Amino acid sequence: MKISEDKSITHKSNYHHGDLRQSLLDATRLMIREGGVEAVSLRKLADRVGVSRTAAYHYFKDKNILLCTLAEEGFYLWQNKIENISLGDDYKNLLPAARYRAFIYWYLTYAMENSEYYDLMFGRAIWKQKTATDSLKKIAYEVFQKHVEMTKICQQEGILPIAEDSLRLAQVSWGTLHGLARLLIDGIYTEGNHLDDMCDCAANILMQNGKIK
Amino acid sequence: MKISEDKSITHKSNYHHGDLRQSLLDATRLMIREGGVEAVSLRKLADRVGVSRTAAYHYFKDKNILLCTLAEEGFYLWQNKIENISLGDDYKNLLPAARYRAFIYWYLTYAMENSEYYDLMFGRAIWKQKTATDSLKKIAYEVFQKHVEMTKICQQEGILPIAEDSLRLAQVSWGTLHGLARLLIDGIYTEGNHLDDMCDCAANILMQNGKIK
DNA sequence: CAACCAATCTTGACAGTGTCAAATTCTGTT
DNA sequence: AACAGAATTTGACACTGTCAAGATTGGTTG
Repeated sequence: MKISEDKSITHKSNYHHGDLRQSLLDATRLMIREGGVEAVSLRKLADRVGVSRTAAYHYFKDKNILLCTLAEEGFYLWQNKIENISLGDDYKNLLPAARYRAFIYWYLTYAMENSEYYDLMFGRAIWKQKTATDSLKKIAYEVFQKHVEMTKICQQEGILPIAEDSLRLAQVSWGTLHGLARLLIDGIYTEGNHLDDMCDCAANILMQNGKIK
Repeated sequence: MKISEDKSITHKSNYHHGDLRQSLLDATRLMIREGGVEAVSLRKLADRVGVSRTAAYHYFKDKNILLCTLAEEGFYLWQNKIENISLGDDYKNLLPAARYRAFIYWYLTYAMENSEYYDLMFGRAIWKQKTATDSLKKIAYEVFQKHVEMTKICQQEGILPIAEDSLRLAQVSWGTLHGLARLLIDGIYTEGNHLDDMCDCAANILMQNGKIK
């Protein structure tokens, strides 16, 4: 009795929330940040946004679709980041090698500062099986293509070995970035780490210690 | 009525299962392989082993403990693998560079062939938060220490750059392996891949194309 | 042999979870 | 003012992890 009365009172004003869709996405991000992807519960999510259990189903067919949508957001954010960075004069005026090092730095920084996105973008849960949305696959593919192009340019600039196949080189370099990101995010074997030193080391290795020209 | 009768009949003979503990671990492995870590359900697990819902709780305090135990198994298996490999004459007689390449090959092969272990060993679910068992942390740490030692030796042998800090170099090289393993397991950006070529490329990059001596 | 003990396993129960179908409530248009 | 359709809620179901209490067993003792 009392409970149902309370609820109706509470919800009456929320019947049209305004921007529930985005609110749900934002709240999900928060939940992931607090307790990891596994801690996301549609019901707690609804509670947090001040809406009833199944309200989210009007905007997202599935829990999975919700997470895929969020992952997409993550890819777009990253896409914007690298676009902004590469347009900046600070970045443009750097020598190729320094630019490559900066890219590594931004990649790892993005992964750490937006770990809730990063986990969705490359967490197994979404990629394995056929759970990934088509639009998610598309943007992810685009982002990787950009990385391949960048790799090619670096090869032509002489900071990456020209002998290697571009695609494979892109896979290896991206693998390195991804592996380091995971190490940093999960805190495995990385106690007392200095991000800068790790970037230096990774850049040195990938660029062959600058011994190629 | 019928149901409860059936159940009592079914279970009566299973009251002492024999090696329930290991059966549970094995069945869990299978479930992970089939549907990923997320598809592991203690109840389905119990069904599969032919035992009642909560039987597992006698051997594992938690679902989490079960998964941690399995992850440990994975580390021990890997430890054995590298021990066997490094004792073999085939391996011993290789030149340092070829040995390093072989190590990469075995790492990626292990990850792909035992992806259910690998996901547990380095999947976020276990490492994030304080869910990891002490014994799991211990064996994981040991395994990484071994990698650091190997890195040092490689530096002394001249196939890895001596100028870099060993720990950081170990992090980067391990990051590369881990990143590639994830790419291969999840099938991201790796359609039509030849494992051998990827190993070659990774080895070339990490070893500076053999230009150091 | 009987009786007991401790290990092993089961049943019952509860709070959470994702999701569907059917109501309910609201907003804008005619 | 009435209605259409969008937005949200309630009810319901099957499934999950886990706890507490009970049932079953094999091995050990008297």
